[in-house]
Amino acid sequence: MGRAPCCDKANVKKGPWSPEEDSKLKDYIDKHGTGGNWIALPQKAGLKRCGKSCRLRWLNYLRPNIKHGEFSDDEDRIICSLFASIGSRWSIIAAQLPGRTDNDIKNYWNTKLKKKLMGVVPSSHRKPPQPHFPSFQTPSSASLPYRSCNYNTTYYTPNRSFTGLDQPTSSVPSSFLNNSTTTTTTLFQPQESLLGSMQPYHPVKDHLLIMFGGEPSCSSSDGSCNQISYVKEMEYDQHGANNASGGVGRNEQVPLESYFFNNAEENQKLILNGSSTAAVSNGLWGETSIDYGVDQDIKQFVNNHSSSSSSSNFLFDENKTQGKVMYF
DNA sequence: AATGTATGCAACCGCCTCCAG
DNA sequence: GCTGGAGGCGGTTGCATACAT
Repeated sequence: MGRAPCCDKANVKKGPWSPEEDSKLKDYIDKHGTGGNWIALPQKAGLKRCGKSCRLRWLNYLRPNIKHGEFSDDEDRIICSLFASIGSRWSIIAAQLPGRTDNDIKNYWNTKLKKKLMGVVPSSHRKPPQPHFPSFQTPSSASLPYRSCNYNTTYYTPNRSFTGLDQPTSSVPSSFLNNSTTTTTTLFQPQESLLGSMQPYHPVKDHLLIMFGGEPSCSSSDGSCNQISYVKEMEYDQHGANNASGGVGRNEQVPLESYFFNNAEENQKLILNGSSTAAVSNGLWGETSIDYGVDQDIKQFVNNHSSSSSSSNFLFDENKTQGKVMYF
């Protein structure tokens, strides 16, 4: 039994929105709000559109404070870092980028950032995973031909290694913490151990918990951002993280792996539990992927570190029930 | 100038989750 | 506990434009 359509598709206009439609929708919402019922809204607003279409139009285009145009370097970094951490949870990523919508970010990733990353991964990388990723190299040693994700600032501590044993300090990109316009720096909690932490997940109760969300910086397409909340105890010492960064200046190249040094989360995502299999097979890091593109490279990168993992302190809600990401 | 190809973006589709009844 | 409607989300498509030949 299929479910009933959300609207009468025969009497619903599709395709690009006209200025008149935009105006109608905006005027109506300005006066009455969404009323909490998108399905009924188009009729009330005098629009021959599906409620979902109205919602999308409003959230992605008409909503106030929507930012269009070029993504900044900071935004690039945030997107890349979050993608490495949580995958294609665009709404969550959008929540960290004020004014950006999940659709925007998704498009930006698919059309630009992904290609940048592919550019940064030379063909020589497209081979079976190396048994060992080198420690982060100084920028001068990075011979990558492409400055992926606008590596204007560092995401790593020069002395960092993937063992995660040599640096007690944060793996939080210091520049991100310093430069990001978001107010959610606690998002990136120190995850030093994550870099090497690959172990079947088991609950850790006596560690701090953090969940994304609840920030006014929300820009997810639903505009609600109520999926996320923060645990205050995990107050992050930005200054400490900053100092720990060791200072790789802007405009210096950083290897791909450094960009994704937070990727242990994804790593864990793959092994947390049985349901993670779905995530693996859903195409994001598909094992059978023919396209040895950046996803595969990222995946390889993740896999490369699985063997040296020692502990897990990141829990991802793979069921996508609340878009929650939890650190332990 | 005409045609083909690549790119970017808005919008749609369909599945999933939530929640009220 | 079950059911169905609505909202939310990620993947995909289609079109307009830019660029190359």
